[in-house]
Amino acid sequence: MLQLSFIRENKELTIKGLKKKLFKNPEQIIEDLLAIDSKRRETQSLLDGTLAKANAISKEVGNLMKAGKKEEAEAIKLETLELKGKSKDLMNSLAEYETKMTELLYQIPNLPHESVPEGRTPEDNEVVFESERAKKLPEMSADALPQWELIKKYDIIDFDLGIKIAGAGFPVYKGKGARLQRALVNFFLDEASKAGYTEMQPPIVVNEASGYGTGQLPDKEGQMYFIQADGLYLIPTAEVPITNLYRDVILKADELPIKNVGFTPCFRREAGSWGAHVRGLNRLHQFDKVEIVQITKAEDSYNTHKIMCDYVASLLEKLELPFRILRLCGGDISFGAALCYDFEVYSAAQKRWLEVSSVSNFETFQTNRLKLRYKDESGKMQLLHTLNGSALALPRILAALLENNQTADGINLPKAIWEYTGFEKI
RNA sequence: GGAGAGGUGCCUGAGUGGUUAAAGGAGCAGUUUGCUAAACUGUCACCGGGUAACUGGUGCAUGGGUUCGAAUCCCAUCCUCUCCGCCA
Repeated sequence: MLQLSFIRENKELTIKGLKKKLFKNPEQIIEDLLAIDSKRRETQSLLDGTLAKANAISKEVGNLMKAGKKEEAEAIKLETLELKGKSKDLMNSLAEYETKMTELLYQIPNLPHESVPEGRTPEDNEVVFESERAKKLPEMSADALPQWELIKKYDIIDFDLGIKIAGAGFPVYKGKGARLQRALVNFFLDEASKAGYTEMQPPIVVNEASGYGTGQLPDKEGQMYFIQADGLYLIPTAEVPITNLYRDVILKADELPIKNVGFTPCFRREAGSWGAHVRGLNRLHQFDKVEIVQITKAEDSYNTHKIMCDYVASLLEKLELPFRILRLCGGDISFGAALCYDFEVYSAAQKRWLEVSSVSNFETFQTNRLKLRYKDESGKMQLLHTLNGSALALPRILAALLENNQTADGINLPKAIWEYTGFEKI
């Protein structure tokens, strides 16, 4: 969430940013917030004074008791009665103000970076890069099959079996399909290691505090699977556990930047977002993803964002997939991100661009909730910046590989993963 | 799941109702020094007030309670460890 002190000092800037993010009526919420904030601070001062008095009396009582002056002690005990009542009232209203402020702060999204374009829908996103392969898109013959036909033809993924044992959106990968998926995961992890990321295998369930830490809660409550009996959420992305490893942590400057990579299955209820156009691998309730996460000093984060984007691009080049990079507009960018670049690969038979990665800079939005900080050179506590990106999400990569590389006698896999698959063709 | 022990700052760790988050260590900063080391000094976090020096408050797993006063006593919850049971 945004820092209260920032909002206090940059009211107009905040409102302007919220407008870009299409936040409804930002003036109102900021006014409310600041009004409560000033009441809160006033109350805090009153409470502090009252408690200071009470503390002084307690001390005095202690001294008198020690000195054996019981009557005098009893006499001043009475003075505390009024103070007690007063401080209790003040504490209650203080708690009330704090609850209200937190509620409001949780509703406010991150402010967009200045480079984020104005816009409302995905059409307003800005194409900032097209790969060489994207500039001359592959032409498929008229009988080219979309991924959902190819997986049947080669019997590598079975949706009906998944429906039988779990439900729609939980596919079963079979044979070469399973092997290809595992190969891609290993390929992505190895590449990340080479790029200096430390591999992490986190739990794939998290507690409520972690959900709040990275911003899935309370914003996206209904999108996560929830295990009632234990109060745990199935993770929608490895970002959640891996970033939360650093909740309530004060890092040392020489530990930065933190670079972690993790492979996990990801679970998304996708409540309300299923439509007729969503077929096969395009949208699933469970899918595999390799995620890279970085934690940097504030002044480094935008450079890091670029480096992470270049890294993701390098993966797509190695997989020989045509791709483009979009800078998401204010209306399309996610709640917590200040800047987000989406990577889309072209899936030639569907003739569609499929999102396979988002690389985002959250600035201090997550670290403020996480209380993830470091001490700078002058000894001051500073919030760090968090970034993450998919590198990569598996199903749509699979879809594009299948579609783009289909031939009359099989699907030719890119050279980069042969050593991982053990076969060159499906 | 059963029984027991425990949860204090970056770490170790004292503290069973009365100034204080003891004391030691690490790290960092400053002083001293030709350099390094050593020594000395400072240094927990959060919320307020103040231009600032400084200052008030809060925090001993979490939430309540008792008391003039709680790390300390009471209740509930969470977590960790040991043994037993179960188990990949």
